[in-house]
Amino acid sequence: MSPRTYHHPDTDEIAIPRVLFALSEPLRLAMVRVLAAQGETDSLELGPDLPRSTLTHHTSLLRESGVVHVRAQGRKCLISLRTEDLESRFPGLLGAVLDGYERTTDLTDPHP
Amino acid sequence: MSPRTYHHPDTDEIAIPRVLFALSEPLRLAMVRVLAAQGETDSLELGPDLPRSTLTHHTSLLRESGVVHVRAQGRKCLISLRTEDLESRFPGLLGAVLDGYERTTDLTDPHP
DNA sequence: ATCATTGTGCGACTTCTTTCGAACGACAGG
DNA sequence: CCTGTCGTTCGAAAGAAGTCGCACAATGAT
Repeated sequence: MSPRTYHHPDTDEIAIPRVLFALSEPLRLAMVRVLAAQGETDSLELGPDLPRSTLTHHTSLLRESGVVHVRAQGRKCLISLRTEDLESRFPGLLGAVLDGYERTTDLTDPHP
Repeated sequence: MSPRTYHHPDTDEIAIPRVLFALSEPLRLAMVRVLAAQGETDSLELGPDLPRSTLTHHTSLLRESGVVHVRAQGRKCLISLRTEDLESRFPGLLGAVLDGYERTTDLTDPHP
């Protein structure tokens, strides 16, 4: 009946404080890191060990802050980084965050 | 007797999530913007209309997250950005945040 | 049609954040 | 020494955020 729809802020509505806040949460930053490495990803892959409601909470926050794009695919949920939108609005920001994260943390860590 | 001392994290202890969180607060981001424009600044200038305890709270948080350096000068308090430390640890991050902020917000706004 | 899976919304609980007043100590100046 | 200014600390209060169980709707598979 009603397919799942998601609201995404326009590119020019994306605000720096909200983006920084979204990325300041270790869990969400880890999700973003996976998205940057893998591209569009099944939402379950972003937090296999998390309760569903917790996962939804974080993906929603990332979406509403303009960091990720969400689309429904069957019963699943595909998440992708809004790389170009972020780059055009805040050039270099995402790259700096991810680079800084990479050199500080190791992807092979059990608990990043 | 006991001159005011402040603890600052080592450069290699500065963590991205804490920095992003510190910068995600509009008030603190505005303070950082002033620091970037003016260099070392009297703490009172960073929030002339704020209660002292509120100002201390934000400067402490910025200091503990590694964003600013604080030193006592007489009874006053001089704050400066740890530009080089941040640049060496997270290259381009601070610049990207400030540039993105500048193009999104106007310094002449009464309430940025 | 039935069933299992996925995501969402709701509500509750806990913890963290922010804000700010009041009291205190440190400092500079007269 | 006394006074006024500044910064810090403590505590309280309100608000925001994170976590998660549960019920429900939508979807795909059998």
